[in-house]
Formats: sequence, C-alpha cells, structure tokens
Amino acid sequence: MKLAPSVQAFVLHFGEMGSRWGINRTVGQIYALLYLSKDPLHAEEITETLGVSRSNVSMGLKELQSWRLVRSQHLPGDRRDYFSTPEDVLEIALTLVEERRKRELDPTLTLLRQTLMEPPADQAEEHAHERMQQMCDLMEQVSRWSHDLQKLNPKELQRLLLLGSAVPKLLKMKDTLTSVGSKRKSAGSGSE
Amino acid sequence: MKLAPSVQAFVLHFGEMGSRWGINRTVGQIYALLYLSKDPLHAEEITETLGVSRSNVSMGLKELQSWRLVRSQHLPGDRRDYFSTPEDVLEIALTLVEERRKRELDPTLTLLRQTLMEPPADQAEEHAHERMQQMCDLMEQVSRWSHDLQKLNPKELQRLLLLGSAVPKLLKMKDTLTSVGSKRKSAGSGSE
DNA sequence: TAATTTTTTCAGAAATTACTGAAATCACAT
DNA sequence: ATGTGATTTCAGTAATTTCTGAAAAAATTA
Repeated sequence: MKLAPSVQAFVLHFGEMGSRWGINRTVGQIYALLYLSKDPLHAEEITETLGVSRSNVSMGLKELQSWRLVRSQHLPGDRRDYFSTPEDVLEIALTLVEERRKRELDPTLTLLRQTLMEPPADQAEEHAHERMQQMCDLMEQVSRWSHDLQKLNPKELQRLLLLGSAVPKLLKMKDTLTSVGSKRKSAGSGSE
Repeated sequence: MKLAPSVQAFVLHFGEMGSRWGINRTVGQIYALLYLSKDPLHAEEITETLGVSRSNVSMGLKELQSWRLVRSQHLPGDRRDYFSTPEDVLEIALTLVEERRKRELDPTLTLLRQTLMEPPADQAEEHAHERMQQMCDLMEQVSRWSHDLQKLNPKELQRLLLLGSAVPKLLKMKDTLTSVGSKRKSAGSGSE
C-alpha cells in the first residue's frame, strides 16, 4: 500500500516516538497506520506497507492488542485477521490511561503496600517509610482517579476535558453552596 | 552507605520499573535513593551505595535534573555537589506531568498542527486528516489540562485529587446552578 | 483425513541503549 | 599561576532490546 506523504510522515513519527512511549518502533508504526486507515488491514498488508518482517508485525499486533489499542475481526469470505483501532479518540485515551496505570503504577503500589505493612525496624528506616507512605498515598489517589475516569460516559468526559482551569472555580462554587446548607462543616478533606 | 532491607528493595524496584517509565535502571535507582534519603547525598556516596560507576551516576543525575526531579545544592565547607529530591509529592507529580507532556505530547502535537495546515491532496488523504484532526484536538485539550494543573496551588490540587468520581456530580450541580440564572443557554460546550 | 493458508514462536543476528574507565575539564584554594 | 579535588565527557564495551527467517502450530477448507 502506497501512503500519502502526510500519512507516511505520521507513521514514521509514531515509530520514532515509540521509544518515549514505551513501545518499539514497529509497534508505533503499526498503530499509526491502523489509526489512520479507513478500513481494517490484514497483517500482510501492514508488512508490505511498513517494510518489516511478517513476524515482527505479528508480535507488534499482539502487543497492541494486549494494550487494547487494536482489535481484530474477520471479513466474510476471507480467512485472514483484519485489524483496526477503536474509532473514538476519547475511548482510546481512556484505554491508554488505564493500561498505563496497570503497567506503571500498580506494581509499585503493590510493593509499597507490602513494605508499609511492616513497621520500620530502626531510626534509619523510619524516615524512608514516611516517604514511602507519602508516595503510596499519592499513587492511590491517582489510581482512583484513573479508575473513576473509566466510569464516566463520553459526554461527561468531554465536559471534564473542556473544563480545564475552570475546576478551581467550580470547587469554590461548591464550597459556597455547601457552606450555605450546613454552617461550619469540617472543611477541606473527605472525598465527598 | 548500607541500606535497610525495605529501602534496598524500593531502590531495586525503581531500577526495574525504570524501563517502563522511560528511564534506565541507574536513573531509577538514583532517584529512589534520593527520594528516600533524609539528607542530600553527594555523587560519590550514590556511587558506592548503588555499586555503579561514578560516570554513570554523573549522567544519571544530569538526566534527573533535566526532568527537574532532582536538585543540587552546596553544603558549607564542602566543595562537592549534594543532591536531593523535592519534598512535596504533589509538586513532584506535577513536575512529572509537565515533563511528560513536553516529551511525549508536544512533539506529536507540533507535527499534527503542521500537517493539518495543508489541505488533504486527495480522497485517500482526506480520511487520514480527519483522524489526525481528532487526535490533535484531544491532545490539545489534554495539553491544556496539564498546563492548567500547573497553575493550581497545592491546596486546590489536593482537593481535586480527592474529588475523584465526585466530579460528574459537581458538573451536574453546576448545570443546575447556571440554568437557574439564565434560562435555556446553549448547553454542553464552551470552556467556561 | 490431508492439503492449504495464516499465524505464532523462537533462536540467532542486528541495532540500540546503558555502562565503564580514562582523560579532559572545571572550580576553588593556596 | 599552580595544585587539588570534583565533575563531565566520550570512546569503547557490555547488556538489552528489537527484528528476522525458518520452522512449528493453528485454523480453515476440501
């Protein structure tokens, strides 16, 4: 398949960015190609277009599926697998957040929780444990944010994205409201 | 410097996670060590503790400083540089968000904007450009979120983190309020 | 069932990234 | 200026990751 110049550039760019994003060049290129493609592609087509080996494409597709960024399907009268990316960019972004949480946060969170079960043995360990506790608390909050995001419907998510810096204003608004109803309620903490 | 078992485990873990986070083993270990350390350390101390070469530590510290995750300072009567991490985990998280935006989003955003300046040359490019536009729009929103986050003070940020899944409720609350003041105003869009 | 097509696996090769030791540079004190 | 200690640079080496081609396995059809 011959690519238009701008498509070619995008595919190559994704290949280069791959290493920053924690995937390899081929995986980045495959994703870019599928993302831009109007119709699902089969592995052989990807192989030819990118000029890499068939086995490399096979492994790349497997990895992208493990990220849930690529899906496979069958077309009637064709034995080959066809691959495509989800349409909705918001859905894609959510998946990315979720998978990165699993891979980049959860293992550390697990270690921290285990470690913090045991009390520090001595003075030297004491300060370290305090620091670990701080990191653990933060990661748990971020992790919960990520989980909560997954529950939002696209409409709510879209609004949240558009909100941006208006969030603090909204928080103030809420303060005003809640303080009207109940005078001097313990301020600041509590997850509502 | 001899490390307590739990500290040792944390340092090694950060080394292993490094590859997932886009840094190498040594950089991960150096960061973990400094993060847990009560006092700033000089490079030689890090070298001995981690058992890697002095030059490797030098490069690692340079990289961590480029991420703004590590700072250097001088102690009176000592010519060596001492290194430490910022105390506040929220501040650290913000820095991480900002730096990742710069490294992982901005380059792609630049390419997309450039590409989308030109109209698609033919039918084949047309669909690809639509997809690029969708990605570009989303990335710009995420990028703006990241920028806006940086402007929040720690208190606001902490509240936002605690909010989590309560955000949609808050949005609904806002709807109720604003619709009271002005009847039938164009709903849903507009960044407030 | 066997034949055919498609996909996956995996050992070795190629490419990339990380690390080291030696030399160069820098910073400060005398 | 010269010396001393600290830091950085960098070419070469080591380790890791990525990629390939061949073979095995799986899926589908006849």
